[in-house]
Amino acid sequence: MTVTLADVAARARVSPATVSRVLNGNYPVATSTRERVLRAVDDLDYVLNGPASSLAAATSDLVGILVNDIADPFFGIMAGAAQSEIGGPGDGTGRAGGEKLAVVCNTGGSPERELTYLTLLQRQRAAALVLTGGALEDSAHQAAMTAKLAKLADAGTRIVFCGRPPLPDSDAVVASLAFDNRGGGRVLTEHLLGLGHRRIGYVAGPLERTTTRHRLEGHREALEAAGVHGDGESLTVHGPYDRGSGYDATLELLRRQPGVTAIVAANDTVALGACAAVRERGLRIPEDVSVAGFDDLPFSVDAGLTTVRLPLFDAGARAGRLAMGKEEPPPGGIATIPAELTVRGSTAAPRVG
Amino acid sequence: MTVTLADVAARARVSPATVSRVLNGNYPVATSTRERVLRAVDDLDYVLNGPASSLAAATSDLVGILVNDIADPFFGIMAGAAQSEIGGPGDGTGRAGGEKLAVVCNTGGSPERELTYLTLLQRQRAAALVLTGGALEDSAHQAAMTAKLAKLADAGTRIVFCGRPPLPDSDAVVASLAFDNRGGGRVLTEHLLGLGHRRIGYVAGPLERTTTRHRLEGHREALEAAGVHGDGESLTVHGPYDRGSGYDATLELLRRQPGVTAIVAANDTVALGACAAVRERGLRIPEDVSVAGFDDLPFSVDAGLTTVRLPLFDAGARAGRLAMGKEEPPPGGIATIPAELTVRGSTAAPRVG
DNA sequence: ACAGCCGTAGCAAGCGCTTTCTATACGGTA
DNA sequence: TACCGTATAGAAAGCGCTTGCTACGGCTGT
Repeated sequence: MTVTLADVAARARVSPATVSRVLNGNYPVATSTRERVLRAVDDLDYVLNGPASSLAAATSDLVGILVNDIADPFFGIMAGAAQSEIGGPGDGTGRAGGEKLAVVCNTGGSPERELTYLTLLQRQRAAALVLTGGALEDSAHQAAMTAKLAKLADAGTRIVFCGRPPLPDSDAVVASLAFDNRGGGRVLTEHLLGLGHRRIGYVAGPLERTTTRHRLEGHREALEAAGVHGDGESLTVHGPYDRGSGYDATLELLRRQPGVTAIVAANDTVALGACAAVRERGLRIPEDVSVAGFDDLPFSVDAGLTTVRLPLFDAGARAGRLAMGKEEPPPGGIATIPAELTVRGSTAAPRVG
Repeated sequence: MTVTLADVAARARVSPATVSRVLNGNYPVATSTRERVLRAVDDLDYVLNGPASSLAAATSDLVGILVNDIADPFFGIMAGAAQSEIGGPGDGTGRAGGEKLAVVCNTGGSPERELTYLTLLQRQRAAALVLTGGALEDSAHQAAMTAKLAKLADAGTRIVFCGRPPLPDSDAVVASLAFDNRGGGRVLTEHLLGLGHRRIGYVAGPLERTTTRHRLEGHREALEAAGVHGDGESLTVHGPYDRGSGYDATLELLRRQPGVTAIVAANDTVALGACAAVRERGLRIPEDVSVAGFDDLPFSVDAGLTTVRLPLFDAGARAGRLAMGKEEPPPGGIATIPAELTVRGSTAAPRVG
């Protein structure tokens, strides 16, 4: 059978309580005793029983990281950064103490999955929780989330948002790090306007996401400030945050309005699809059509994509530290993370005429 | 305080045992009783205490997925596919039964982290485990892994390898899905040779990884079969699996051997860096230099990269099913997953002269 | 010299659930 | 009517750990 605390205690000739204390390091134990215990642990290859420990201590060392799409580097980068701060393996502290198990859960963008994962993590009595990605603008779901998060917070789970707008009327969330999607959207379109573009197509993300809305609002703000009025909605197409969507939407845009001189995509992945569509129509980038993205994922530099840089790694790492209580939350628990215009070769002045 | 099983039992006027049985659905309970219990559960917003349950039942609903780099879509795609099969949220089965918590752990390619995560998962009494990515060719680490995995298997954890060569002399692993990296490497180089290339640079991955070695061996096999002998090692440069490495190594290769007409990269990400370096040297792709990658990640189609396609999603999904026991392991527990040459615009015949 | 402390270690009571074994009720059969 | 099998529910014994409290020996202070 598996080795238990009692076995270790017997071998070290101490009581189980003492072994527990040595392992947790939260109670004075004489050095000689400690060494004896540690030797026994090694000899027997003892591994603590997590469930038993969590049950007795009413806490667990599980930390959840929720992401919309684990195959998307946008989330992968944040999750990886958060996970590295949360520690667990490789946090340098060695065996004792804060060995958290940072786990990432993939919601696939589905609200139900998000809630179910929350329940699962609640069931595991997770010590902390990092939620990444924009929120869904659906009041029923929002309410459900608020209630769920309140319960988790009640049970002692530290909750941090990363790249997600703060939850209104809730003190369950320790800190919210929100990207300045609106500001980023604005400067990007201002850049295009500055180059002389007037007919700008927009390939937006899914309708009901805050990220989508904020980026789009920034775009529209810039247009209005410049006195440019698009043909209502006809220059905007919505779709999921993936390459295929960028491709399809761009083809559609080009069909509707052959005169567009620039295409702004909801994010870099979508922009890649847009580039493909533009090229397939025999148009050159940026001579005939400028294309811009958002996020500045690693591959964007290779695509020469003009985009808006989001400090994903730093934000993820900070979220991780906040979740672990290693860093003070920003005033009011809310921080807005600036987005920075990054100009590359995919945008240029439109052809005259 | 939090709601416990006993509270639910009291409200439903049954014993705790009955509530447990309703929740687990593994024992006959009269319909009327069941309904009463479920109503009480709803009324009280009861959430099972995972640790307590795992302790008593000596099993847990945690399933671990280990990846080298969560920010790399190569792993993200596999992990996402596995996670979707493992279920947890959204597996359609509703609340009862197999609600597993599939969690992905990021080792960052570090052997120590890999082992520590294994211990952490062992501590949690994980129900299953999927290990992705190539193995490290270090006998000490291999031995440690074998021992650890044996212990996990002993404790009832189902272990599956995905994109990882089988562990010799071990029956701890239920199934190993290995990519045909050697075959893929071979056909890729054969493609280049067929186009007429003779001076082919190779930007390899880290030395001590099986994936690196197998791909490189395939490459060398093709060269030898064609009677092409490179200048020993001078056309091969090793580096990590990232873009920067591809960039640096390619610059180095171009310096060493200005006559190279083609560059094969360890994977698509590295290839992207290679492309950047080639272009920066004022050379065109594929006119002056052909570039090829490996994996066929989603962005590769946009980069027009000739590469070797690996069915990452399918492999991940299959690994997930195997971990859940939803699918029979292949004969001998080992399956080799074919790699398919995918020709795009980044390779062409070398210029004559 | 004695009371009071400090530093350690052990005792034992749970933590909230699962599960074996036992009890009861009911219906059919002899 | 007596008996037994079947279906359903409860009692209670843990699962392996943590931790409040107690115990005990050696020191210090008066």
